[in-house]
Amino acid sequence: MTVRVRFAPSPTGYLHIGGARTALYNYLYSKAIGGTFVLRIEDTDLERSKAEYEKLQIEDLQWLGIIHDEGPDKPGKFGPYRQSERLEIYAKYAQELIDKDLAYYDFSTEAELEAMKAKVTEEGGDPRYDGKWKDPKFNAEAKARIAAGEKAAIRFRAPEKDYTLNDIVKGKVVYPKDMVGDFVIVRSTGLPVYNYCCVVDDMLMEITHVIRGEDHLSNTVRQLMIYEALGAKVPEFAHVSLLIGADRQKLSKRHGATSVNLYRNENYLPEAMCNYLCLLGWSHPTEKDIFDKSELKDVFSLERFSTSPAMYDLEKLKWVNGQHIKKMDNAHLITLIAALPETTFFNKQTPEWKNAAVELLKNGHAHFISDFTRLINDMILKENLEMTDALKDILSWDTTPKIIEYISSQVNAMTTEFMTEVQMNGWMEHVKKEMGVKGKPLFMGVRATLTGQDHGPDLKFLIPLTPLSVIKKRVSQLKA
RNA sequence: GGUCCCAUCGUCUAGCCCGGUCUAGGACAUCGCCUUUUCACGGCGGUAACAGGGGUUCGAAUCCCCUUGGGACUACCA
Repeated sequence: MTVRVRFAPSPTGYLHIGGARTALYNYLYSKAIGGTFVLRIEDTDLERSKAEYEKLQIEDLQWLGIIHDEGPDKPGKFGPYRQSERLEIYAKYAQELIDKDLAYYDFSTEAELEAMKAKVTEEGGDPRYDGKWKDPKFNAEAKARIAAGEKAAIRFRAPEKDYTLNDIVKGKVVYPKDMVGDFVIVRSTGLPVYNYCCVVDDMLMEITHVIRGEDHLSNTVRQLMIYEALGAKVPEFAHVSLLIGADRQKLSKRHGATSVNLYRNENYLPEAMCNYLCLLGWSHPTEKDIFDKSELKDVFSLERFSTSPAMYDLEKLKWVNGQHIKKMDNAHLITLIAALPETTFFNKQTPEWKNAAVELLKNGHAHFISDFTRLINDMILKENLEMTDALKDILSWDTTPKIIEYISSQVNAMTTEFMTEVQMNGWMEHVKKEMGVKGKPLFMGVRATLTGQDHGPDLKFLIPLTPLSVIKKRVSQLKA
């Protein structure tokens, strides 16, 4: 039996971080076990679903490298893969359920339902359907009214018995009888509802493993009932714990940057995103924390999910992204940087310059691709100095004016575009030997003179990357 | 309210299923030291957790129960 998994987003917005994680787990599992990964679009909520979001979500999944084998854009033999295009199928099975008296028509109006709910709640019961149409004696009347063209919702007759789920991550979950009342599977508009289409589709698409968020755990009982009514085989379920924000509540828009799109726009590395997301609720058997999806083929399993929710933490994502930058080869890095905005200076430089700059900055300085341009602008191209307290402090040392005087004359005598590492070292030697300055006053004095800052990468590598014209302007400002 | 789920350092987690090797390991963050004739990078080290209470057992982070706390669900949303 081939394993078939699916990711079934609703196109009601951008791809969410939590959705991306779920999709990733499905993808990884399908790859690890040699199965098929299906993308299904759950767009039965016509009001909120938008075709453009479907497109954007697929783009984001692709960006992350979470590639599906079947989906609306990759037809397979289980299509269509968009629920809005499967309406006849749902209608057919709904009719079957009605014929078997496992479901019934409900003509209640919204106001009636509202009143009933209020009444039941007041009496201390659960707000569940307990109305007139539940009684089988109205079946005939209902059929007649439907035949006459009247609209009605279709409600599923919830069996009054316990259900048990053996969830791969949660273990045995028992749903006591009376947990849910009869629920709607088809709206009066004729559109089917999530808990119902989900089951019909998973059955027809021969899904073997449902890996999804824990927020679906309570709903699963409804789905178990429908599987049973349909006489379908129940797939394996793996309910992964939720992603939460700093307030320990389910991660949502109000927690800030929660759509994948934002990270994509900010040039986060997709492999780093996947790496980090994967670790939120799953652990590598050897506790390895930096890896690519391809390395997971042999080790990814459903047994290593943790059961408690995981907090989404930007700090660690930043670190993971930095680690991926560090291990990425320079050529690739250069391509990524070249695609960034405001890189005219960078793109004009020689291959040697680019390589040296990337090599210098990728180790420890850059956590994000955008850091490269930021660092280049701040450390290499910035002409106008900011008189920070740290800089003022260094300028107040009595050795500093001598250093500025010396370097100023050296710099102004030069006519090349860049200076070399050898020249840089020569100046250091001179200041140290001839002027008798060493240690902190030496390094900080020279750094401040040349860069106007009190920190940064190794001078002997940084300065040969800085245009001499920029250095001249900085030095003249200090001299003045 | 009801039902279900969850509970190890601030955070992500290993260990839990198959009790002893756990004076609880790793990672992020944080702090300190070393190195770098400077800051950073790097290296080394520190602070920091089994929610509480009962049981079972010679022995419990690991098994059971209760309490507390948190979360999810409870729609003609998904």
